[in-house]
Amino acid sequence: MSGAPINSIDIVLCAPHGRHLAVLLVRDKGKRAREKWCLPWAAVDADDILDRIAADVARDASGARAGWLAQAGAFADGKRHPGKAQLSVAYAGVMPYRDDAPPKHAGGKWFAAGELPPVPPRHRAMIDAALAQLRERMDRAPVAFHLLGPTFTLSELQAVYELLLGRRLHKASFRRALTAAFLVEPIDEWQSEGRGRPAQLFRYAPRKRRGGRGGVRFELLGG
Amino acid sequence: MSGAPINSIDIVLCAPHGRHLAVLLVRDKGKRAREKWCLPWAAVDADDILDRIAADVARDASGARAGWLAQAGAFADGKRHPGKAQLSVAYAGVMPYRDDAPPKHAGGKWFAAGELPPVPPRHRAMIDAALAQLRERMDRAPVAFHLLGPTFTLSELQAVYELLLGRRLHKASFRRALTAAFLVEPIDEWQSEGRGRPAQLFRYAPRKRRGGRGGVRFELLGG
DNA sequence: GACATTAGTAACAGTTAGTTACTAATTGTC
DNA sequence: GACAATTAGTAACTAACTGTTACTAATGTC
Repeated sequence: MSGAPINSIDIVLCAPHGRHLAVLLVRDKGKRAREKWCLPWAAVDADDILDRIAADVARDASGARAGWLAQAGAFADGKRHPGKAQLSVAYAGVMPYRDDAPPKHAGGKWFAAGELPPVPPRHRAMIDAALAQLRERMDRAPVAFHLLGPTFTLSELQAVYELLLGRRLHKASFRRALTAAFLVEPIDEWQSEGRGRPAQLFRYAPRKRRGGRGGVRFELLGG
Repeated sequence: MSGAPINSIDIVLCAPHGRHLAVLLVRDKGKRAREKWCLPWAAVDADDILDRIAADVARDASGARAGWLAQAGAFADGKRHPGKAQLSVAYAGVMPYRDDAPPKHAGGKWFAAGELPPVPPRHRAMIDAALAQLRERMDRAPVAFHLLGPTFTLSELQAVYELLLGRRLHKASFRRALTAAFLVEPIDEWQSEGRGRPAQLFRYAPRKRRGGRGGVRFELLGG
């Protein structure tokens, strides 16, 4: 690394864990690092394709492929970056939680989003932007489905929505809307959580819909 | 300008014009430019605040302040950029259309979004991303209102929504939803378009809303 | 077997959106 | 001035959707 300014790609990788969203952090290897942890990141070389770097960094740090990955913003103010990058592009990514990931050699660890250790200031801003991005885009991109494994119960799916939205949802309304959207299909397996009636497993299988409603949603605007 | 790689901020500035969205382009001053026109852009210096550069570039090129401006993505693949930037951050911006803008000295010109002249490839990708961004965010950010002047008729507002959404809306439904959202308030002026009954003018005046609906919108997901 | 617990559904009521049809106010034409 | 044409705006009906309550179903625990 010379003194020439570099650019970076930084990944905010999220997975559901219990009642929280977890974010993947790795050890900050910088010698003068004030913070022990930081986001996984990589320098950008000329002509790199950003989306591919992001996918590679996410896989190397977590040991698995991110099911969904999208840009969450570019950052260039004076806030400190562990690699002294001039310009940093943040990506938000999601994947199911697995106990055996991240692999040992990567040195990464999942932290609950609400209880993160100190990270470099620019990374702090990126995490906030990425989490906001997940919440904003979950109704246009299959964010929630990629936070779960290939099969899941409807209660698990509802819990993920509640996690991202930050509020409780009504069971009957949730399922009715889900059915109307033709997004999932049941498979012939049931999963028992120990107590209570076993839940049927579903798979994410979006089907062509009849054209959506014609109206406009002003509700999300305001103030 | 040395040989060191630079980064750029590039602006996709939009305004409504007739039945189309117009995009602001400027002359490409590069000597070997294959295309005559390109997006307004500027190089990023260390520690610049991206949002401020974007606002400055937009104002310099158009002669007015953009009412709404947001990042639309970062681009770094091999696609050619007029300033040979390694990494480029695109911003989408909107403003009302004015015949006297852009000012002569800026050398800019509005082009209908569907009939753009050739632009450098990276700028082409940015324009597509920015227009998609406007459509996606218009229900969460007051994009439509900033495409109009401070006062407007409801028919004008509906026309902007139809322009961005690319489909016709029903007058009664549109107004009912708008009223329920407490986003505009009438002022005591009427505007005559030459033919027909004069329309009352309104002003964008969002008021605190009762908390929005509790449900989930699956409709926008899908295949 | 009684009970707690979780999954899933039925059915009602209140609200919202799509549509049709109407009234209101202006300009242009004869 | 009567009348058509044109654009603004509203009323009212219908269909669809949402929120809610209450129920049934299947399992483990005591």
